[in-house]
Amino acid sequence: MAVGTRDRIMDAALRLFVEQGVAATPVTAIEAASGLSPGSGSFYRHFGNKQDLLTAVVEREMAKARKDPATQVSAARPGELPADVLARQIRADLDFLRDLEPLMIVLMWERGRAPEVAGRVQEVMVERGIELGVADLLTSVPAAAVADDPAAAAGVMMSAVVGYFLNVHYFGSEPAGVGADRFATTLARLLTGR
Amino acid sequence: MAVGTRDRIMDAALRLFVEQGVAATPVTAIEAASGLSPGSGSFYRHFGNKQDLLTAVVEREMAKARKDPATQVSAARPGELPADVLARQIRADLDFLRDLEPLMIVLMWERGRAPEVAGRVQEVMVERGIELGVADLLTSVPAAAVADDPAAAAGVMMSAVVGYFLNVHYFGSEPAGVGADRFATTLARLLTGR
DNA sequence: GTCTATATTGGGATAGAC
DNA sequence: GTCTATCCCAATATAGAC
Repeated sequence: MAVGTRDRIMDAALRLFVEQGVAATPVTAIEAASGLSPGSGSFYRHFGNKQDLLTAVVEREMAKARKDPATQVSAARPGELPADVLARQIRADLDFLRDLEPLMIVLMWERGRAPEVAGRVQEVMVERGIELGVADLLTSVPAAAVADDPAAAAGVMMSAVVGYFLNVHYFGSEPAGVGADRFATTLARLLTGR
Repeated sequence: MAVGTRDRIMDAALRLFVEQGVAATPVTAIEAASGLSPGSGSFYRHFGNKQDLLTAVVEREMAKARKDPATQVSAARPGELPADVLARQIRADLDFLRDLEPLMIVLMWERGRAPEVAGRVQEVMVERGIELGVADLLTSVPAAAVADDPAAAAGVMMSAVVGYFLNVHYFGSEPAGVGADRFATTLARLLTGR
């Protein structure tokens, strides 16, 4: 990884973009963080401009996150409780979000100026949210509130997962000191009515 | 409202900051949007620099949100079900977040460069979350998952509310098409085990 | 493929007339 | 308190030597 200068530039740029935003990160700073001489145009031997770099970084990060086996949910074991299956699901979703974390932060910053790219990420998220979490939720859960309005329960679950993730990122600490495992277990129990 | 030039500058600046971020908003653009001549330094008759303006805007918006009676929860009516009280609580929290929406967006963008200001907003949020939502939750809810780990349940509730709000903001639509009332009702029912 | 050097633009900020 | 005019610097991007 990060063998060539092009990759080093992408690594350094993503880090800087996350820390201070794209607009506030000058090309000179990217050069310096990539081991190039700041102010030299050496950056431009690798990318046409900062926008091209952003596009390339987005492509690379999304490809990485989709391939990562750690964010795939393993199949339910026979006899496993619905609450436990759901808790594993939720932890996998949090892992998936953590994989995409730098990208999400950058795109939330840049959504106004790169709407088509933000749209693609949204598709990946929604696709995953719908296909995995919601499908499991609708089939295996007997709780009254879920049965009455499964779509709303799915919305609550997705909101809670995304909200937990963003709480941790933006405030730098877990909400009410609750770690990922406790969060996943409690949310799963609430959804399954146990 | 917005009688003097100073107020018009703050209104215009907040709008532009939300749309494109602080770093990407030149003072020239703020002048233009405030009815001043762009490029003239007239802005500097009212604020020392852009950072001073940001600070003033944050102060003003936080003072407004704290005073707004629409975001205060009315007392529980006698005989009202815990789930209904909690649902009203959740709707009030969403109103509170919507009141603070522009400020939150700007501060999430700027958190790296204005950490002390972001810290103050966090305090207000946490204070409100703890004092209102969590206190009610702990006292009035008999659900097993809540009784077993009240702090985790409170974390789930806060995460869900914040996540719902941010989903709506960033993706421009309600998660799974679920509106605020349905969301609040479902989350309250899940938490109260009804 | 990186360097030094530089042209050029855009935005931050000030001076002084009105 | 707003204007015109201007200074200054930071950032984008290019040219050409090595």
